[in-house]
Amino acid sequence: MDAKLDKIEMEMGARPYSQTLARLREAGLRPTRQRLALSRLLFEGGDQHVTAERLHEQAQGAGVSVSLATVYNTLHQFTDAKLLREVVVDSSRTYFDTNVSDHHHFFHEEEGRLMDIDGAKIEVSGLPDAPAGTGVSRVDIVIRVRASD
Amino acid sequence: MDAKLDKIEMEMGARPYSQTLARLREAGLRPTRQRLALSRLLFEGGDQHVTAERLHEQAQGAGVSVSLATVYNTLHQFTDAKLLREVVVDSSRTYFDTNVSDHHHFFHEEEGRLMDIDGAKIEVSGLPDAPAGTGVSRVDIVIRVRASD
DNA sequence: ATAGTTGCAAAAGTTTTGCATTGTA
DNA sequence: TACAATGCAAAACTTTTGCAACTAT
Repeated sequence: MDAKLDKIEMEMGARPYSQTLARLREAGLRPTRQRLALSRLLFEGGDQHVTAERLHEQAQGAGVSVSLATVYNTLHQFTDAKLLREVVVDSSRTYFDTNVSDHHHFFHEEEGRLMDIDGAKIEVSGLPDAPAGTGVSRVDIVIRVRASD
Repeated sequence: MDAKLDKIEMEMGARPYSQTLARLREAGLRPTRQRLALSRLLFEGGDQHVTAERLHEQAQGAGVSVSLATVYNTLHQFTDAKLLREVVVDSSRTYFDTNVSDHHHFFHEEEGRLMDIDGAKIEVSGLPDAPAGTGVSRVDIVIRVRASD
């Protein structure tokens, strides 16, 4: 079974994958070929904001054969496992963020690009209490920007 | 042509529609039967957050025959005309808000319900400048809440 | 007439699901 | 062998578009 993982490593290229592997193991997700490939694309390239379609393209480009459905399923599994965070900024596309720490976003409406804003730097005052019987699960701030010419 | 509008009024019920009519006129939208009906459903019921599907159901319930596509088109026309504001909180559904003043939202994730928060009451500090070459078009704050039992 | 609008059927996207296949103990 | 997890084709959504029918001048 480690022989099998070595085989997967061979197929994926020479770079170390131990961190990627550990990440999946910790999340209780089997290190399948598809998950390893998507993990590496996601987590070895620094903070990223990807759509399912974009990640699917990246995978194809890297010579990994995965269906778009599997990309969706995998993104949701990673999100459930707290490896990713879903960012809701555009009603037509869902973005997934590899940065899962407390932060907010700039969203360039024309280009569809996201940029992180460190959560520690922002202070919000005057927020009313959550409605009776509910608790706050998260506060999301999105600063929508457009080209200014 | 006013006779025609009278006819539409008759069909829609006895309540006055002059405000609804004026609203459409000002926005440069012809007061068609469908638009009048949707306008009344939207703007005569106080602040509301509707999805296309919900508004479509309301229209059917009120005996007005409109296709879902027309509901979508109308919601977007109203949004372009600043009669409505699109609220992006859920990647699977688009909400439209009849409150177009400066404000933010509570979003009940489990029930899919939105509640307005007066924008004047909230103060955000520490926001970084918009990226070079861009200007802020809007700052959206969404407080996601869930049942706390 | 005719130039411009409107409303909807059909098309296009995006996302989810059902289940054959694969992997594990 | 049995049992569970995986990955994808097909289905189900939501949303947009193209164009026939309608409106106003």
